[in-house]
Amino acid sequence: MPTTLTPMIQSCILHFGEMGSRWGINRTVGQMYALLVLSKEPLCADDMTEALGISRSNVSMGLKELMSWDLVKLQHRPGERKEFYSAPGDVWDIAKTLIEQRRKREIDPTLSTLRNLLIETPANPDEEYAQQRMREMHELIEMLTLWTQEIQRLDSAQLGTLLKLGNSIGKVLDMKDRLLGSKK
Amino acid sequence: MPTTLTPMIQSCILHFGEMGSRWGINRTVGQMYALLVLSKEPLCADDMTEALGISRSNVSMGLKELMSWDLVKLQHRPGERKEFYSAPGDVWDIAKTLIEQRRKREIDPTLSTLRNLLIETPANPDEEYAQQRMREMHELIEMLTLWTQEIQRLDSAQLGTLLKLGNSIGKVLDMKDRLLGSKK
DNA sequence: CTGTAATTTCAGTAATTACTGAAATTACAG
DNA sequence: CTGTAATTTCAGTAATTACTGAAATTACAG
Repeated sequence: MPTTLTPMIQSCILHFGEMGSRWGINRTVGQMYALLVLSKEPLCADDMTEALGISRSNVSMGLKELMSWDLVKLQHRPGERKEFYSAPGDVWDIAKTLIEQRRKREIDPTLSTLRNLLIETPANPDEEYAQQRMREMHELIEMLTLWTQEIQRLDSAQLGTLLKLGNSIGKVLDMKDRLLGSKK
Repeated sequence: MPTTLTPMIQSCILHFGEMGSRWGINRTVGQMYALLVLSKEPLCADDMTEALGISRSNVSMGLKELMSWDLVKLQHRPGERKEFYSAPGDVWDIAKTLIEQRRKREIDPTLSTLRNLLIETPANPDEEYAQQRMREMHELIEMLTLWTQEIQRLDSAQLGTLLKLGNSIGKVLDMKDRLLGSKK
């Protein structure tokens, strides 16, 4: 945990800060997380304050947010009040958590909203058409979600095997197509 | 294109506006797109101004943004200056465009940033560790991207077949595992 | 239980982003 | 080519979000 970050680490942190701000996450939270991911040792709030040049209270709020996303682990050291934070050691675990949390916060409410609107009886042709669109969206989202859930089941070792396999995923899909040939 | 939207359509538009604002998209752009998706007929800018109760200039900027994402089609009517806009008729096309665009805007720059940082020679153990993390991230992101690209190749009919198939995707993955048995 | 080192909260402010209305530009019917 | 109906641009302002520093709270070493 260097007082001043090296340019290399700095650039990476800045990039993820920038990226974070394009998502719902604000810049400093993105930076904080990048910092944690890139650090071998757990960091305390003051380390982050110093490394990123932001206020202590901002770090506290950011940490709270990261905790609510379940993206950081909290560690205590015996005989010290201070709390230390770290990111999971496996990037695939991080990604799985991110996917999972976004599903909970964005996909699930959307599906539920759509379902509620689909129950209603259309009052006119416009509503009928709109409902049809909603039905298609609902179906698609549900399917894609299901898909990612399957992938999330894999552990990083299995994922690694698939990676080595390269893009023959296409072949597997083809194979599946052949299995379902009759349908086509 | 009703002057006043029905409650059902209204709720859906509001929901997607809200969701949009959690992503990079601002609320009104999200609403505009929901409105377009739910309308059978193409709409002109004034229709949207009226339906959403926002200023004409705001609609113009939103439309510009949606065009830059390649999410809307522009239509002219013979003998009229006015321009009409519509969303693709197939929700899977919409999703594919979204995925594609996000990849271009977020994933590709991230991969390139990571690659650049990975070229550098680590100056100390901290950098060495950080680079290792970056390498893992790069690998993971690249793989997931590849995966989604494979899926994007499918047309909506093929996707439909998979949908009917339910979650036996797991089975296919298992099957693949067996095919690669030796690796394990 | 007490003192203190740490964290959290929160009101105030800074920074950013969204939106509007007026002016400028564009596109085309005639 | 001209007039006008449309779109776009843009400076100004409103609304939102991010951040800070001081005060309050919490947790624990002693």
